[in-house]
Amino acid sequence: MTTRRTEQQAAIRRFIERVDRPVRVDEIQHGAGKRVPGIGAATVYRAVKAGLEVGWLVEVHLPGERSTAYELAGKDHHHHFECKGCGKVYDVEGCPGHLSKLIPPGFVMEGHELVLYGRCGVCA
Amino acid sequence: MTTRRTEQQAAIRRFIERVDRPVRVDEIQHGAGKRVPGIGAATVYRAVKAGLEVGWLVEVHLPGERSTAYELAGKDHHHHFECKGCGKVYDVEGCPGHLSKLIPPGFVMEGHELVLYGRCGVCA
DNA sequence: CTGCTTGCAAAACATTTGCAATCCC
DNA sequence: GGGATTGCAAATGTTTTGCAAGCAG
Repeated sequence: MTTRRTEQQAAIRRFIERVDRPVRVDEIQHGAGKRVPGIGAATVYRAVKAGLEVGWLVEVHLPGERSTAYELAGKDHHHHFECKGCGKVYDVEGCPGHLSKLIPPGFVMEGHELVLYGRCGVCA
Repeated sequence: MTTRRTEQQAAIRRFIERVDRPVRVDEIQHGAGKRVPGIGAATVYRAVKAGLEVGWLVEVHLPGERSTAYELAGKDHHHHFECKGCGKVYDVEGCPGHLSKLIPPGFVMEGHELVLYGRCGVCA
């Protein structure tokens, strides 16, 4: 069940580690493809799926985006800011906190996801 | 450009107004189909698209969900709670607020989306 | 060698669009 | 009647899976 050390897997992981922001599968395929030309989409999908299971990747869902993005797991708790101008997604530190007071009695909160959107410094 | 008053449109709108929670296209098709059997998926997609443009519907994106959900627009500002047990999505009132302090200087915040998740009263 | 990995092609889904028949006004 | 609306089927776009060939261990 151990993942083998292939150049495809290395290129995929390396790319995701370097960009350090949420990326979609086709971005990964392009980015990793610069080192390993001809890398298949299926390979990226499989690598991402494995990464989620092993736990070095987490999913990021962005409003208005049809496809899921992924980024490195294990970072400090943070959220995301999506620029409506250029489409890039930035990590934002900090968290409003005290969210469990929003839910009805009897409910149990296990986590939350927050996406801010607007214009980044360049597009504003 | 005015939308005509057909029984399909009425059934779709009626269903969405009654459930009063985010629903996906296939749910709408089933729900509206009880009143207008044989209603096509394309009709629902077209109705939803028109609803977004006219502004009586808003999109809701849920983490882990493949397809987009929709709910009535014009409600008070609120967020969502997704139960990991039964999969239902509930509206939650209130909002943490003061979120613009989280973003970097120079950025302009236009809005935000927050999804809480955990277990509802029944599944806890 | 053994069997996990890969790329390709086909399959499985979600959503959109073309089109002829139908319904609203 | 004229044009918007509908259901079906075909077209898109995305993610998954089957499979034979290729590599890692």
